Amino acid sequence: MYVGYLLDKDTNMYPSPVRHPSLNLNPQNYVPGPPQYSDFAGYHHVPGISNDPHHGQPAAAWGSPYTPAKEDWHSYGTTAAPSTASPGQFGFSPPDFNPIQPPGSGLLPPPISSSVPQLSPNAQRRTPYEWMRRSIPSTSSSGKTRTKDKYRVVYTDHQRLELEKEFHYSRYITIRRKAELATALGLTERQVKIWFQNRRAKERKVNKKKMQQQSQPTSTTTPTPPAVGTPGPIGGLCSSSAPNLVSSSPLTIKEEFMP
DNA sequence: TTGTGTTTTACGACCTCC
DNA sequence: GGAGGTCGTAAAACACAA
Repeated sequence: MYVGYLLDKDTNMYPSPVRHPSLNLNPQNYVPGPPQYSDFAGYHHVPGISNDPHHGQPAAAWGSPYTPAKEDWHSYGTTAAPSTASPGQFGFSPPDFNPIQPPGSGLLPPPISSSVPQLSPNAQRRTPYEWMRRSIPSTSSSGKTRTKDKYRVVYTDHQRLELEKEFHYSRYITIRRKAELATALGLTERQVKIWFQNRRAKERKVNKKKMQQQSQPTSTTTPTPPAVGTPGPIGGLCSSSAPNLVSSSPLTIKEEFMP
């Protein structure tokens, strides 16, 4: 859900001038994959985004509290996940994905013309998250705050794509990954941190909603919510596991990245 | 258009851990 | 004390119905 919409949106999806070469989102990494996840079909945590040894390994290998089990993806698609897929194996395969910039121009701003929305045919379809359809990139990714001339900025699709990918990989970003992402996306580490905080809050909110719906007497054929205590789907992921994560995960990450 | 509701950034208060 | 967590909230950005 969070990525798929972006991927089939338009060919100039990522006009961000801050495209970092290390993100490694070149076409070679977008191998065609089965369209099981209409909304997050192409998630592929790109190992090349950093040298982080944790990336490129199955999340479980480093004890991520949010091991991206296949079940996690149920809410993002219509069918089960590819049973053999690991995070590093998910195809990142937007059919119309095109790298905006040729290799070597990662930090160069795109030509003016690239800001012209070039939506794919699917770009007009309704999605649960309308921000998915935004084609107007933020005026900057310089992190304006309410103390500046503008209250807040709107992150580019690319920035959100990468953040969502990282979030799907792990709900809690490590210090190193935060720095890397901030650099790669042209955000401040503070912005990345706050984005993750807000993202977790959003997830809790969605979970809470689901739980409330679950507790209500079922009237009609309601979709079965994720079982309590299971690593639910993204967006519904933190249901009852959230408290555990809150208490344990940050510590784990800290310790892990402290030499 | 405009009014309204929702989502997305950003912050402050407070808490926990080291 | 600093860093990072949640929680609550403000306000911009956005979608959509009237």
